[in-house]
Amino acid sequence: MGPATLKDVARICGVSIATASRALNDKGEVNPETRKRVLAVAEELGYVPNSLAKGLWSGKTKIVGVLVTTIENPFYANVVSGIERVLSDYGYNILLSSSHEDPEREMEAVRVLLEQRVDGLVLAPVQSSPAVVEFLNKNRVPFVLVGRNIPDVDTNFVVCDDQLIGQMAAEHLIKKGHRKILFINSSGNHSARLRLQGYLNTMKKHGINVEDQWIREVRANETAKAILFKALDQGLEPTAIFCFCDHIAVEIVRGLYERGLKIPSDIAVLGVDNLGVTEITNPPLTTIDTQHNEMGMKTAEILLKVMENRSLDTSKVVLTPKLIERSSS
Amino acid sequence: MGPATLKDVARICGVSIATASRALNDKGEVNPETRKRVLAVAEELGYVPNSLAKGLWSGKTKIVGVLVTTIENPFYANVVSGIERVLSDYGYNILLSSSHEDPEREMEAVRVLLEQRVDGLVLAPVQSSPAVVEFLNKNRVPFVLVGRNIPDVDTNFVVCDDQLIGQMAAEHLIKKGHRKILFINSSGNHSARLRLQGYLNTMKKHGINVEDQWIREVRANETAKAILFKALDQGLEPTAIFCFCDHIAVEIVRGLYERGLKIPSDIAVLGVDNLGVTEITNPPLTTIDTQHNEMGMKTAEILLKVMENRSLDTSKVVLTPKLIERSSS
DNA sequence: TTCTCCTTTGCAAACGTTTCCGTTGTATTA
DNA sequence: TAATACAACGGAAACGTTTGCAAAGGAGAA
Repeated sequence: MGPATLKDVARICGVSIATASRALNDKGEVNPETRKRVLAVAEELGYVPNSLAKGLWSGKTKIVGVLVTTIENPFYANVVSGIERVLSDYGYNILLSSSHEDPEREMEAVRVLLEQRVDGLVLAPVQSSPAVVEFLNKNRVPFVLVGRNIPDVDTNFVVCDDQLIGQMAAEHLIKKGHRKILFINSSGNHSARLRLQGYLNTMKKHGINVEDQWIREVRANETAKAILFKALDQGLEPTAIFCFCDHIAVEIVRGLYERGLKIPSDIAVLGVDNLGVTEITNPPLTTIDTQHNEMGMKTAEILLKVMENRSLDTSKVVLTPKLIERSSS
Repeated sequence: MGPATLKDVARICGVSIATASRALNDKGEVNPETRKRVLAVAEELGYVPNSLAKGLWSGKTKIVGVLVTTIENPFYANVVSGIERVLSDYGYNILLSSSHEDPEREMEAVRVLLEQRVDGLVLAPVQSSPAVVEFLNKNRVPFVLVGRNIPDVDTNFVVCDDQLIGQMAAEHLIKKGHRKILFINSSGNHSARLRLQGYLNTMKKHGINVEDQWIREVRANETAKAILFKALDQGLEPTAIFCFCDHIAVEIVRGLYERGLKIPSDIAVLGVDNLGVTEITNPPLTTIDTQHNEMGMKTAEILLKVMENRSLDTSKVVLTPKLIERSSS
């Protein structure tokens, strides 16, 4: 015998289910005396309304799915926290899922979230294939992309200006006198592509030719450190390393220590995100802030608007990154 | 008109709902031909089964609630990640909630999770009041406490040996020659109490008297840095600071920088948890590893056992902490 | 032919809500 | 007294599934 139901409450009170429901929800006409009695019995029985039944009836679950690559990445942890802060004020719950940078797991996760009939979805898409987005559009689920965008698709998204990040990184390192820069990029997502593009454009503008071997990509199931070592072992001697994100930068810093290289005297390191950790690394890490706090909250706000208004015009928010200069460069 | 339902599939196939259901779930006898037709139509319609209806019928939602203080704390992010890794293999989803160290929000969150009819619950309890645990027991929800325990209550939990942590911290710092040690503890949870107890016992065993002013507690809505400053401004001159967790230690390190104090020459810092960041802080942080990776996974395993077997004996897992000596002490 | 058995299918109840609509009972007004 | 109005409540359908039970139909055996 499971938890108490509305029927139990009604039976004990000697009223109908309908009346009990009205009493508990304070809707419709119901005698104050009866209402008090129903509330008392519900309390005594430890009655907890069943959201499944409510959701089946109303078509609303008050749940939003949040699908990121992994919550272990503090960037996403912060984004999720921002989302949660805003959504919980509106009575929404968060169903968390991870893609681990794997398109198949992503698609499967989305399917499962739809089975749970989430009211909306926040997605940090794995790759720029529009398949997932099409799927979501077809199923008419309100959703917002966060952190990463998908090119040539008209959707809601909140991102940081990736091209500008690449540009800022190049300009900063060039200004510091670097020419032999190793770019350890992510792979398979549009952000990575845009940052690379902004980076290469700016390098070219300054007359610096970048050969392919100076651009490396971290794929799923690879560690950034392994990639660094491979590059060094191939004879590359960079004076600076531009990392796709702080998460990677931190790994690179460890790797450089292991190889006995000093930062920034032997080699400079530049990250992206401005995670809390970068302030206290050794040395404190120069990085480009991607406004992840604001990103999560903005995302939630847009999702709320879409879920409630079903507004038809898409919201595209591009936050402006900010260089935080510390001593690693 | 919402998403396609089983009725739609059945109607188009010209079969009954029952048959369609059996075909899709591969249960019961159904003609291979019919089955193929049903699958085809379902695919074409983009049919997504409704978990709400399924859950209402079966009493199982395949959702577990996870309630931590905040996902921004990398300790919990790692624990949640471990939980997710194990549970997702068994088809469970995670409904994430945050208490922000507030007992009322915690109770409210638990109530909401029960409304969603989670199959089980993982809880990092805010304070040692047994109210929440009693509530959960009364509602017969399978649950496991993680990271923190509640004294004198017979429940499943996975924690690290807190008293031993306090003891190890004291012994380590004493061995390094410290006598004037500031302990910046957490407050309101049993872990904090146990660590303090282990710490004080060990100090006493070494003949060191610890006055009250050398023990400080970080309460909700207070920053560790503010507490540090207050202590210093009151004239305390510690040679070492023992922090409840790395999260706090990191803040303390920042605070010490601001005050121009050098680590470890002026003052030593000791944290707890062994978060990834501690390896690359300046200086790398000495810390006590609380096995958070294993903690999450172990928690999930126990919860699975409780949810499926309804085993009656409680599992109490106490992981052994491990001192990681780096250069901050 | 008739009986039995087996495969395939459909009907309907059940899960726990919410709300529309109709019914009852009482008080107010003409 | 009779008509009306309104407050309070109950019945029942609906949301989308799953499954026990029974019925239909055909094949094989006596």
